[in-house]
This record gives sequence, C-alpha cells and structure tokens, in this order.
Amino acid sequence: MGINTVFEALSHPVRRKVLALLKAGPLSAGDLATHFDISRPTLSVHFAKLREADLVVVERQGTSLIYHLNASILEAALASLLSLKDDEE
Amino acid sequence: MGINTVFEALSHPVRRKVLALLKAGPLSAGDLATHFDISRPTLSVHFAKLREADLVVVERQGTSLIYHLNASILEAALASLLSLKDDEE
DNA sequence: ACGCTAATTAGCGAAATGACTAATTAGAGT
DNA sequence: ACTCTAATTAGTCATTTCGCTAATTAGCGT
Repeated sequence: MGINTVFEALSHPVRRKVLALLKAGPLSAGDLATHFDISRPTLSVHFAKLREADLVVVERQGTSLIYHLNASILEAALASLLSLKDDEE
Repeated sequence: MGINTVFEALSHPVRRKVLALLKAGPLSAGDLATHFDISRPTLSVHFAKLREADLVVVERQGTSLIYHLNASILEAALASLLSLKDDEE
C-alpha cells in the first residue's frame, strides 16, 4: 500500500509493459504472457506486484484471470511525480 | 541511461524526497543531508543513482557539491507515465 | 606541506529482487 | 471423481539493494 509500493511496481520494465498492454483493454494472464519471453511463474510474480500496488485489478472468468488497468492509481503516481516538478502540491 | 534507470531512481523514497527538496532550489550535499536520518555515505550513494539517471546535475562550489534538479528528465518520466494512461503520442 | 571540512568511494553484511523448475490451487467438462 | 487447462505459490539460487563504518579524494586556508 502507499505511493511507495506504486513506484516500486513501476520500476521494472516488464511491469510497465504489462500496464501498457492493459491500456488498450483488459487481458487474461495467458494473453499477456504471449507478449513476453519470461516464464509464466515469473510473470505471475510481476502481476502480484502490480496487484499489490493496486495498479491492476483482477476478475475471474472461468479458469482465466482477467487483468484490468486501474487508472486511478496511475493518476496518483502521475500527481506525485508532478508535485516534484511544479508548484502545485 | 534510459527511462529504466530513471524509474529505478524514482523507486526509493529517500531519492524522491531529495528531488522534492531540490524543487525549491539547488542545495549542497551537506544541506540535503540535514533533512535525513541516514548516514552521509549512504545518502551519497542515493545521489549517485540520481546522477546516473540524470535527474540531478552537480556543480562544484569550493569544497561543496551543489545539486540541481534536472526538470527535463522528470518530464520524460512524466511523459512515459502519461503514455501508460492516455492515447497521446 | 599540513590540517580541516566536504563529499565520495570501498568493503562488508542482511535483506530484497527476479529468474527458474516443481508443486499446488481453481474451475470446466466429461 | 478424473482430467485438462489456467494460473499462482513454493522453493532455490544468483544478483542487486541499501544500510553501516573505514578509507580516500578534493579544495581551502594557514
């Protein structure tokens, strides 16, 4: 929890790519996996970090888990970064 | 180098606080240190990561090193985050 | 050259990260 | 109940991170 967790989640390229893929719309873990060259378990741990940061939300659909982007948390990170630059708090 | 390095640099609370302090204006390493409870060498390593990411720029002034925020890199990070959210670019 | 202050770099240890394979859980279908 | 597929969790290992203290580098003043 907290903005810390969010920034840590954002610090790995695989996780940022996951978010980029989800930007276009929800995808299952399996569908996401086709875009990466790492093992599914490893990717699953990346998903877990994104969930922990609330950057994604999961919905079960049969045996599949569908991942959705959580834009509001992305906004929070954006706001936090913006606050380092501008004079708005 | 690269946006990767930038996000990694941003992933630690101490380093984000350094940037927040520099937002108000340049500060020496020593002045920055007064705001933290960690040892100076440890803080120095945090500075090094910020330099590596080009998030800060250093200027020597006598025996002091003055750190400046590099807003353009912050903008790059901002843009990268924004691209995860919106449809622009 | 010496000493003083500012800051970094070196070296070390504990803990976290990120990769893998193997094992487990969860749901759907027969 | 059994089996198949989807996905996660457990266990292991190598590497990185981040904290510390000790040692080094850089500049200023005497």
